[in-house]
Amino acid sequence: MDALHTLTHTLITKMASIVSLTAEEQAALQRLPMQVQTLKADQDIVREGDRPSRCCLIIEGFAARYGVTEGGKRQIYAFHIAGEVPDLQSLHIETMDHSLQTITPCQVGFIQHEAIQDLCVRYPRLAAALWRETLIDGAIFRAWIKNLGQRSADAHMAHFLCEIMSRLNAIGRVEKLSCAWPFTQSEMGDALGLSVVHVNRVLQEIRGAGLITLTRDRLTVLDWDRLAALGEFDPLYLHQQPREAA
Amino acid sequence: MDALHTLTHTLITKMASIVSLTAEEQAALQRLPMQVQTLKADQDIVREGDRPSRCCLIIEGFAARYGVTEGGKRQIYAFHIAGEVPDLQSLHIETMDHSLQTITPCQVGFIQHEAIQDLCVRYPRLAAALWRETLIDGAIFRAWIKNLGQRSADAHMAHFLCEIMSRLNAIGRVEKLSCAWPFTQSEMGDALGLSVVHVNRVLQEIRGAGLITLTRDRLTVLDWDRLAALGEFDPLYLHQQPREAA
DNA sequence: CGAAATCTTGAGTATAATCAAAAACGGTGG
DNA sequence: CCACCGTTTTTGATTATACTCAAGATTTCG
Repeated sequence: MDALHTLTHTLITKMASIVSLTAEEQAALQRLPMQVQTLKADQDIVREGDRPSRCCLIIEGFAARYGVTEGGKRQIYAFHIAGEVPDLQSLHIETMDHSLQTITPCQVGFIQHEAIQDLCVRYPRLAAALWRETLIDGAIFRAWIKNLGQRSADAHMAHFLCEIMSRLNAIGRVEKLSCAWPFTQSEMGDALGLSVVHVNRVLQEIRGAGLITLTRDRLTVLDWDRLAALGEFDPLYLHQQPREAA
Repeated sequence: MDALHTLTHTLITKMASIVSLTAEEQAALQRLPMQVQTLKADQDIVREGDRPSRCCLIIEGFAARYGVTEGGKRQIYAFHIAGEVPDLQSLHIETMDHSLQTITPCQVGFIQHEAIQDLCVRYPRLAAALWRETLIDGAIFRAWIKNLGQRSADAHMAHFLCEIMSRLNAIGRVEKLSCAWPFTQSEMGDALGLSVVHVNRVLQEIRGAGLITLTRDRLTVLDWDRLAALGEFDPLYLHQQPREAA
């Protein structure tokens, strides 16, 4: 009971950051039946073509949504962090048009579609909050499109670094402009549409300019303002609740 | 009354293609108060930073959503056709993080957020259908990300041509693999992240290969299979109702 | 400790951007 | 109907950004 509470807590915190929950709504969320599972890194959770009957809440760890071209090249569409439900869309779109996998070891909770549907009919405010989440997803996609279409590799990278740190900050995972960094350069390349080699060179440039420190598992931003300026990063599109800047 | 019926008809047709409407739901849609307006080409409908109190249904014409970089470069995120509501997201996200403009002269209908909210609470199936629309929006964004990140300019262009024609086909605007084409090469460039010059060269290549005929205002596909193969076009992501292929 | 994955560096290449200017087109007003 | 203007399309030449290939260094993990 206590353990379960800790688990659903991830979701409640998230929802509470969107709408202020009534006691009843919070209780309904807590009652959501969830099957918890621990996954290794680089494991597919759902695949293109699947017709899932449940959604997946990330309790701990990082995940990525991606698609593959006929030539075998992978494009990552989004990274997901604790508290997010990366495949909420499967609630209303039967067939998956892309895949979802873990990036790090993850603890995930699976919730049956029916249970969420029930919740949505009974609590329209929760439905709206979930809908809103998927809309913010869309906003992030648009930001990525702008990065891919119009910005140079270094600006794109700077924007990406800012986005991840902002989102981690929103769930309290940033301390003194420093956060966990789970991505390999190859994964960053697949996300930014750049070759590994170029990712490496761009990162060295940004490091050399004194903007960041980046090791295999930790990112520290040394000069947020200049990094944000380089990436033209305006966090509006994340539509986060007010909280002091990262 | 008759004229109004014709107007809301666009929306009803659209919704009916997603869920089979009961008489009551159809009546509710028909009752939606809508302020109809005719707009010239290249007019902003909503702008980044706005906090709209209504959504915009495209009754006739083409529109585009876009953002602008600090350097003044425009990235188009999506094109919208008759029957679509390009700013549905404003229902749940207060501040616009991008702009919406007409591409051609348009007839649009504005519907107050409240009216849609009411509809959603009263008819959960309609709410789900609208939510689904925004999710398909997201699916199209992902397809664009894949195009931008992983495909060559000619494959990207081929995919784009296929997407537009497929979507027009779904609303019955394609006849013998031929449809209206409202986009300038400059607009295509802003959408595909290519310079106008390169758009021009890529189009000539695709024309030269005998895949399409493209004039200022009409696209005709001469060899759908080869065009789709070039663009690796798989219409799954559009999640359209079954209808014979374009 | 050893194997595999990841990161780094160098050299040559390709794709697409930029710059510049001419040709074609579309709409307007005389 | 035609002349004119602005926009759009087209062509050519040059440049830049990022890719590919290849190989060595380093880190991670079993």
